[in-house]
Amino acid sequence: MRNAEIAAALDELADLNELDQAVVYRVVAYRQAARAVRESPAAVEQMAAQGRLTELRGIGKTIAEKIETLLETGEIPAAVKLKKKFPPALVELTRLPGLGPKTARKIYEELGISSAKDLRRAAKEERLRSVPGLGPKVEENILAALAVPAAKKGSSRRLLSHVLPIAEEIAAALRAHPAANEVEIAGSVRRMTDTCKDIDIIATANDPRALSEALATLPLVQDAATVGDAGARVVTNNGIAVDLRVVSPEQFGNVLQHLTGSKQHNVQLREYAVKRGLHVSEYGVEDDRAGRKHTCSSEHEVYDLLGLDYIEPELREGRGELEASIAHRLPTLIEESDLRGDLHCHTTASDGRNSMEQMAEAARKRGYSYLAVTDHSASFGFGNDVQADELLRQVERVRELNRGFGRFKLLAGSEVSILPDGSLDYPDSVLSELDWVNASVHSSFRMSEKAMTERILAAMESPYVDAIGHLTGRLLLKRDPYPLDVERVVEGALETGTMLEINGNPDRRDLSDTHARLAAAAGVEIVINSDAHGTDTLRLIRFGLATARRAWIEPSQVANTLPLVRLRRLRKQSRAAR
DNA sequence: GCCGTTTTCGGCCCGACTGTTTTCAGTCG
Repeated sequence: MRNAEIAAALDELADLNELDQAVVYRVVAYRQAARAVRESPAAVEQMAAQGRLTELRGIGKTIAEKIETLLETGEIPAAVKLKKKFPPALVELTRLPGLGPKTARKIYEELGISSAKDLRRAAKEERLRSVPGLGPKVEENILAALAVPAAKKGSSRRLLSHVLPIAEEIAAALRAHPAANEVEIAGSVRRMTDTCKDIDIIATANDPRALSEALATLPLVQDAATVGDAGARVVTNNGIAVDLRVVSPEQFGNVLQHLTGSKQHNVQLREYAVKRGLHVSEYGVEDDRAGRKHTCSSEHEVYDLLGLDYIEPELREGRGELEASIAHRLPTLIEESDLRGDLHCHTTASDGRNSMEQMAEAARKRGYSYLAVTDHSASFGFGNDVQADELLRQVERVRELNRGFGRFKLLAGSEVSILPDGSLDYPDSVLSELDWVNASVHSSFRMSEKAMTERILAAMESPYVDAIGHLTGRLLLKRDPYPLDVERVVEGALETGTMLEINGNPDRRDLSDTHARLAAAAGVEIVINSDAHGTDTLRLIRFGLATARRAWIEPSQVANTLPLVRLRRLRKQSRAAR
């Protein structure tokens, strides 16, 4: 059973308990356990088999037993029992916006309604208002919620790469406005999550209303819902909601911290503060003993007041950053300037848009000292493959070009496909001629977890494979990762000296942040690559860097922060020769 | 139901908004 399924079962158990009016802390505990399972980089089923479930924060003895029973029998007895008490559709109703468990239960008990169909009819017939505490407005809201088409409810999330440039454009425009003082992006965009729902911007201004109006009149803004002294709420032409909050300079730090989140981080921060007699909110930090509220003009002050080291936004996910901050053990996160090269890109030889020469020139302009050209291998397909003889000619061409370059070097490489049986798409005689080999899965995704894991482990056994590209094959918002035992792959990478790539293509970001953290912490060499298909997409490396930072990764854990000579020494081929 | 630099028992984040209330419960972020 996959982590997502176990997490869903725990969330359902939480919903059922909420309907049953269990103490809220039990419900919260199930939800937290669900989250811990969902975010676990390791396969929870395996952890259960090893009796390691309680290592996950939020899972104690009782929930561990429930998960074990779930894995053995396919069910959690407590959930089975509650499902007899409440019809399954009732749980669905609590997911309607504005309709929580308390209201749903009341409606069920008073009117016997447990389905969306019955609920709609009752609302239309104005029967809901007979339930104590409900009135005509509730009927109206329920009808509105039921009218939202299913397609609109689910994934209103978008890729960071779609949202970030718009957020930055807006922030730049606001900064340039004479009414503006400080302007910062907040929310998930600032934390550089894989996907985002909307854009939050916090500002201080000498004329708040003028700044709000400036946002409302930007060309990329379509609708301005509200515009006032406290800020503005608008929607861009491509449908992204933007929330501007204009606050007083004294509170800028508090509000920025609050609205950067994540929710989980803030909850943990506040719980920690309470133990020290402090109460954190977006308005300030209240001190029980002194009986006064401190406001903070900067985020650093907020963390300072709590006695914490400053926590970078990318780390604020409630994944141990608070404990690390308390212990002064936060990582020094990698930055763009730490990278000396890019080890994954394509040219017109496969499916890229620019020549090798153009890619080299663009890489040089970025300040890199090396770039590996890694076109697709012989059987990639779509006519975009590079046959062995062509690849060997490319190697020669690289050697020629390098004579003309100064310090900068092109590396002759390949993104060689890992075939279903774990073999590689070129013979060793060809691979051994290359300066850099990425091996990636591009076909037969629908294998069992065991087979896929063995396939990749086999590829790592090759002395010519330097790194595995986009390990799990996921495409954000489009395609789930194929089943894979990532912990086993990490072990294999360590055993064979194979590096693992964080692919910066914003549709992939694969390794994910949690997998990358697992791998790097285990000691696997990480490479961060753009997978650029043109000179204009080398910059997508920033999304790979964002994932690396969210994975707590320091420069020393990343192979392409090294000068070329040292990178070469890390390759299996040169290690074997030593 | 979890968890421990005040605790193995007694705590468990903070505030806004809404709709129904006449002082607040439910829901949301």
